[in-house]
Parts: sequence; C-alpha cells; structure tokens
Amino acid sequence: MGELGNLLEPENLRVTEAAVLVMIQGRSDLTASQIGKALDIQRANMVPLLNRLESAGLIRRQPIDGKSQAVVLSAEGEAKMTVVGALIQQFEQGLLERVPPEHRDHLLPALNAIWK
Amino acid sequence: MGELGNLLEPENLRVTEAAVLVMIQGRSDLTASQIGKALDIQRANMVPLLNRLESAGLIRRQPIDGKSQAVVLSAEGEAKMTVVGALIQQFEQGLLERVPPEHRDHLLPALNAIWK
DNA sequence: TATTGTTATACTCTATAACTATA
DNA sequence: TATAGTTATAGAGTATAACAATA
Repeated sequence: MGELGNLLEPENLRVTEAAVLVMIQGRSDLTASQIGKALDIQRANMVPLLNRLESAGLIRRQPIDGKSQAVVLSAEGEAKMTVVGALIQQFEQGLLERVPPEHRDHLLPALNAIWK
Repeated sequence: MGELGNLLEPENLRVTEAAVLVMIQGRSDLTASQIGKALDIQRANMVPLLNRLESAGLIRRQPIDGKSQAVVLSAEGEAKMTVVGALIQQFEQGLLERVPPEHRDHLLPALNAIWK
C-alpha cells in the first residue's frame, strides 16, 4: 500500500483523500475541478472521493455560484488536519532521515524541479 | 499514463514489463518469484505479465529444477533491450535535465538511500 | 513444511462517455 | 460555447485464496 498509506489507514484516509485535505486547508475558494486538475484526478473520480470525505464529516461543499462550489474543511476536518499533518510530517521526516546528510538539502529542490 | 509509459507505448511495453526485462538482462538465474519480490509484484500477477512477454517472444522460461524456472531474455528480447534501454536512458536524462545543476548529482544517491 | 508456479476471482483504482445546468 | 458537477460503466491494475507439484 505504501508507507504513507499505512500511516493514514488508522485515520481511515487514503493518500489521495489526505492530499485533498492538505490542499484545501486554509482556503475556501477551490473547486472540485481545480483540485482534481492539480492532483491529477479526473473530475468524475472526484465525486465519490469528496462524497467519502463529506460522509466522514471532514469537508463541506460551499456554493460559489449556481454552477461551482468550493470544497472547504469542516470544523471536524480542521481538527483532523492536526493529526493528519503530523502523520505526513512524520512520513516525510522518515524519508529524509534515510538520506545521507550531504544529499539531504538537495532532495526537495530537485524533486520540485522535476514536477513542474 | 506517465512519461516513461508514453515512451514505451510504441514498443508495446508497460513500465512493469520493461522493469522485468531490465532486471533479467545479463542474468539467467532469476525466477518469477524473485523478480516479483524485487519489483513488488505479487507472484500471481507475474504469471500474466510473463505470459505477455513470452507471447511477444521477448523471454523464455528456462527450467532450473522441477519446481523453479529462470526467466531469461530471448535473442529477440536482447535485441529489443537496445531500444528499450535507450528509451529508459532518454527518460532519465529528461528528468535530470530539469534539475538545476547544483542539485543534480545528489538526486540519485538520495533516492537510492530512500528505496533501501 | 515451505516454496514455486498457477488458476480463479474479488477488489480497487482509473478512464471514458454522456447528461444537466449554469457561466 | 465552454465549464462544473454528476452518473454510469468499462477497463486496468492489484490483492487474496486455494491448489498441485516439488524442494
């Protein structure tokens, strides 16, 4: 399943779901389409994903206009993000600890350069 | 699909299939189980994967004893690897070119440290 | 008794097409 | 006319269980 997946499993979250939560935290203007485009998830597949998060009480769909709706964290979702954020940080720290110190500071800049 | 996948598509190879070919090239002692373990592919899922490669004439199943069999490149498979190897090299070079020079030499050592 | 290769199958994830309503 | 959300469904990929044969 992957290490991060295992860390998130006790929280009943998949990696993609956590990615959505991270992306929307502190914002209230992101639509499902925008999130999907950024995370490379098809519009159609965003629907069941957001439905799961909504059923879990972690997000709300907040109308922007008659066509679009912002995906925002609920109060419960905000609270959950303290746990989820810590797990993600723990995961990233675990990865970096395996990297020899002389290479460590170069890893994230290098990866960021590749992704964009 | 992913960049490497797109590069390999004209060769009618998936990334996992190419990974198997790379792994067995120059060797004649690797079993399906060993390959699967190294590439994180279930034993059961190795069967159709190897069947595809065998149908394409790229590999042979070579008995080791009554239970195990080595997966080896056929002559056709060896020839194909010159093309596939070039495509993989092209892909990796493309990735590295995006990385700023000062970070470049640190990327592979850092990633290798993470995977093991 | 553990391992290899295999079969069959369930499950998850992703992709595609089409539809409605709104910008 | 293009876009957002949605539905339904097909397809690819992965996981699980069980089996026979052999180490």
